[in-house]
Amino acid sequence: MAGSDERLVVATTRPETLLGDTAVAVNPADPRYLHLHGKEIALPLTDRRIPIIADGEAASMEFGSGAVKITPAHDFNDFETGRRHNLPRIAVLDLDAKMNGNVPERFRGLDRFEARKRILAELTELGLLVKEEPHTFMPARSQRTGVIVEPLSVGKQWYVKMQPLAEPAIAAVRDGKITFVPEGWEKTYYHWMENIRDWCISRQLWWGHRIPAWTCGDCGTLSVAREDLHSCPKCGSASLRQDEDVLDTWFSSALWPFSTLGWPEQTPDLAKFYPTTVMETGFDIIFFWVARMIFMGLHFMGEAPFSTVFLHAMVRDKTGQKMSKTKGNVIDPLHIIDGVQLSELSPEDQQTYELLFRDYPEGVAAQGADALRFTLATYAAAGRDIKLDVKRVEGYKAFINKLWNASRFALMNLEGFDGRAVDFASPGLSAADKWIVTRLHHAAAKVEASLQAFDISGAAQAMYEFTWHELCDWYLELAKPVLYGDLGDEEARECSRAVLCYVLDQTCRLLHPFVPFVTEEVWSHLPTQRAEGSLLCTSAWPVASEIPTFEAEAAEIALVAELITGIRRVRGESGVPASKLLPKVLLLSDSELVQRAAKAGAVYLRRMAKAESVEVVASNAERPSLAATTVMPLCEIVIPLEGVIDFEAEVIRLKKELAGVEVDIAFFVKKLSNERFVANAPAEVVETDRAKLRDAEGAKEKLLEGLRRLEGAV
RNA sequence: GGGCGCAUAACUCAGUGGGAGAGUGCCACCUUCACACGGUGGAGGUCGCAGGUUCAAUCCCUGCUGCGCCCA
Repeated sequence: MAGSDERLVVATTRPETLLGDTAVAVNPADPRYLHLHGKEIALPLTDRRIPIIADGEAASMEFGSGAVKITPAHDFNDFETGRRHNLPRIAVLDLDAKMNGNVPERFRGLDRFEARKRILAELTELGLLVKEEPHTFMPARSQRTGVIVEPLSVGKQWYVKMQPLAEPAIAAVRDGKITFVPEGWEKTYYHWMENIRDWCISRQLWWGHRIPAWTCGDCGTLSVAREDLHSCPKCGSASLRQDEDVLDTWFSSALWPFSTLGWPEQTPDLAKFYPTTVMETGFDIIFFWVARMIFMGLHFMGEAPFSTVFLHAMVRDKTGQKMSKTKGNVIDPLHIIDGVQLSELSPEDQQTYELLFRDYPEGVAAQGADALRFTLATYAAAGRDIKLDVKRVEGYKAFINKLWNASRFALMNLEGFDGRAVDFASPGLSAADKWIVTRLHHAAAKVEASLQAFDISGAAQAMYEFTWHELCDWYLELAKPVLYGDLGDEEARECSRAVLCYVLDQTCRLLHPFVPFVTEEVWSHLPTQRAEGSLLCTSAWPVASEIPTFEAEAAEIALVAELITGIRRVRGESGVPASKLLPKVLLLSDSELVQRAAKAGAVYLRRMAKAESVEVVASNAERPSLAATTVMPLCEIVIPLEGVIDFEAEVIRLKKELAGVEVDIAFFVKKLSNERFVANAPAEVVETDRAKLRDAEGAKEKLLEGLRRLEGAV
């Protein structure tokens, strides 16, 4: 202390900045230092005296000694503290990070780290060093060189005053003129806009749009102008020097929505394309770009540049870091598309690729552009992080392959087809034809609704489901008997060919945004009637409402599919060889739909369930004693054993099915015996559960009956 | 230090206030004339932990734990 022997202890990680200290701060509530407020202290190694200030933000009572040195010229927090207390800023470092002329002679010109050693040595000599201890902290480092960055006052910088610009920009989102998808990002936007600081637009780069400010070499006047200045507006001198700084990249980027359209000229493009509708980008640049486009657009155009901000998910590296060219952790999409051997990669890239390729010690096979694109489309709904997994790309590669092979099959069967449009009123259309068209309608509707809601993933998944599990798994199989001439006449065959062509055409269109290459190729071979040289990518997008539905026939085929699956399950679990033909299958049911389905589906059941004949009998009809049984919602499937089914396996299977039904019964009994549930839940929920309980109980009876007969017969 | 988000099947991820889903992987069978990058059938989750709201919670609320991102 000046004029006494009392000493004040402070801690620092940068001793060399001591020479630029202009105060020591203590917490105003700290009882240890109450008596020092406003006093001065001698700064060691200099002849300066600096004040002791009370500042609750700068000094924490719990941290260190409770006293902290303040270096406003070389620390961001200290800079603020200095402003609060009107402290002088003494810069002690020059642009080479060497000690400058503001420090005692003997330190001048020393590198900052050399100065640090010398200062510690001198403090030790003077007996002023209390102790040294390790302390972990994260100094700012240059992204490119890794050098520790020192905060410096480098001179004049230009700022944009943000408050007047931010307010309308906040209002535009608050009032719903701009919507964020997903909505949650609005919070991020508000948080930044509401705590906005003035925007430093000066950048010390070698290229860019130079700040339009000129200093007069004669009178020293600083002038800012729209047009380049050639003489000083004040004294007329031609000795002008333009500011060397250039504008922040984001400054020009913020003007992009209108500057690209000819602004400030009132061009036809500007009139037509400003504002636009959707801005799609990554959530990492909400501040940098999106927010700035919004306030610039509002300011210069008087209107927000877009109405929706769609923020997509982002692929990260294995440590969760954003990929960037500077960091060198970017995964090259071509390495997934064309494949890559691990040995081709540098050690650094092998690190980056570790997560991506963890299941591939050697490298990855070519996945194809369509597979990668489809994967990214399905990966995450929106706005989340993606840890890309090649296993998943492989899954979608199989899908592309499936689509390709299904298309080959279709094209083979469309040879000689005249390309006529489907006549949806034709009596030649089969139930299966009508079913797939109906399913196509629903798929298209799902795609439509998903894309409307910016649910890219939902749209892609809907098409995956339709293409593989409806078109390939069922329709192509159902169409075979007709295409091969085993079912129906020539007219029916032509109808099915028209439907096949139509459905594949529509499927290609709907998949095209996600699978551009393969669909374009397939589509080019489709025998549809169209203009010479037309491309799928410029063809009309399907409209769901223009695809007709046939719900009655669709229900029939849906039931046929359920019956086939039911019979297959029994076969599979009862050890019936896949090649074995079941002589007869009984369907016990009083449902008229079952009657129709059995009739329409006889050929399908034979072909796809390997059931020679299918007969519908009354639900209470006499059953063969040796039979396998399974219970479906509308009917009971009974398969006479007669040496075709493994008896013991069937008993085990029946017991398993029974156990499942009993779990169901217990669940609903418990739920329905809760009076408060019955009293408070919506009536339709209660009724649905009652119906489910009745069904389960009915199924249990039938299964028990089957089991009794089976066991009684032996 | 401030803010935001995520925890669901072995892995990567969807999803909803009313009995848990997909892909991959796994098991069994099938080389059937589009496809073995295939077909058929199957197994596998107390939806991070602890409270609360509700007739009912994986879903809503609070706390905790773990992980991540952004800003300073």
